[in-house]
Amino acid sequence: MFASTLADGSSEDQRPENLLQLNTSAIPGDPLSATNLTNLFPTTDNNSTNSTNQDLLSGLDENVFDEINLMSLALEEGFDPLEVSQLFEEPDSDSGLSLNSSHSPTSASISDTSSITFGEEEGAAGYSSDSESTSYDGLEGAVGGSGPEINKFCQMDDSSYYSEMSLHNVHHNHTYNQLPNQMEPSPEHHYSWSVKSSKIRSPCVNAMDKNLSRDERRAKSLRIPFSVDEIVSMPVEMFNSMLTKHYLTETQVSVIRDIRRRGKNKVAAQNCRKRKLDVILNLEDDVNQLKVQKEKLLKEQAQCSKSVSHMKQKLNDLYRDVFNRLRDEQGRPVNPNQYALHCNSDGSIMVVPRRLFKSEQKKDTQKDKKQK
DNA sequence: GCTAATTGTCATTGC
DNA sequence: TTGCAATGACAATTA
Repeated sequence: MFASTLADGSSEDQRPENLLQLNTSAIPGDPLSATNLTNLFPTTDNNSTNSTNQDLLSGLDENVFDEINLMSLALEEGFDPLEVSQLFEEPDSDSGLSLNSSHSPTSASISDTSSITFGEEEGAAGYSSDSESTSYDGLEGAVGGSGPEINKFCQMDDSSYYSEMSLHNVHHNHTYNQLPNQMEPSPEHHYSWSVKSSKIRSPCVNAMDKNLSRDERRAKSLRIPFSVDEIVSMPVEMFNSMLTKHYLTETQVSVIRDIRRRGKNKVAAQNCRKRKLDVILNLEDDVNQLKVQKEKLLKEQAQCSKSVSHMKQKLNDLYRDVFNRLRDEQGRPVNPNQYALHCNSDGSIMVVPRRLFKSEQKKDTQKDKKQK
């Protein structure tokens, strides 16, 4: 890690500002003094010094390495002295949103290729969502977010590097996902777009960063040495120990907690919506099943009604047939309006006068009522 | 340009 | 009390 970091940093060896800033942010009393740090950065012919430096570093404690990791990250990803100075000089800033670089004494030195300063990073101080996205979108091209791509892929010289940094800082325009080269240069941006525009390779920078989420850009811009995925998905214990073990500024800790909270909530919201959708789908299934069941029951009911009416019809026919055959003692046909067939419990059938039949029926119903 | 769907975020609540 | 998941509400973005 260290060797590769130092090797990557070799392209940065012509940036006196960077070295100066790193020197100023070295931990007081740390074995890695400003001088040592300066020596850490390889020059073009420092293959031999690399190994020496690694030997030197082998005895350092973890915190020092963490500190250096942040710095090496900065080197690796296009070091911005302004931001690193803020990381170490503004421990009280809230959630990394005090990124207004105009407060940094280094901003003037950085922007000496033009009169533009990082102070034009508008909206960076607040903590509303709007100002947040504004500031980080601005940072996207200005700091770590685009650094490695510039270094590794764009191969620009230092002057264009700084111009690019300045341009991106000036040029956040609140048109999300729009590449700077797709924008029409406005009058107030005339200067920035006229400066060395032929050397600017914004698509190279933005193409790499535009796929990053806001939190990823935040983490990158604050040099947080963990991925958003790691921050969100690591267990609580590991997360807490990570916060305590690593040398992190309050800003970084605050942003890390924000990232974790939002990441967790994002997942929770996704799960919640998935569950809600499942519930809706299940309810729709239930509705469909109940509809099918209802249809089935209605068919069954129709079938039953049909068979009942059929049986009634047969019973009437039978009744009529029986009475047609019945004869009284004088051999006369029995009037079905005056007599009725009564079925006893033992299965025997009697011909009963209807008036008696009705009075018995009344008695029976009265008995039933009393019993109830 | 309008609209519906999707997604991220915040605030709140309950465990 | 604190942390966290669940969820409603809202806004921004996307299709």
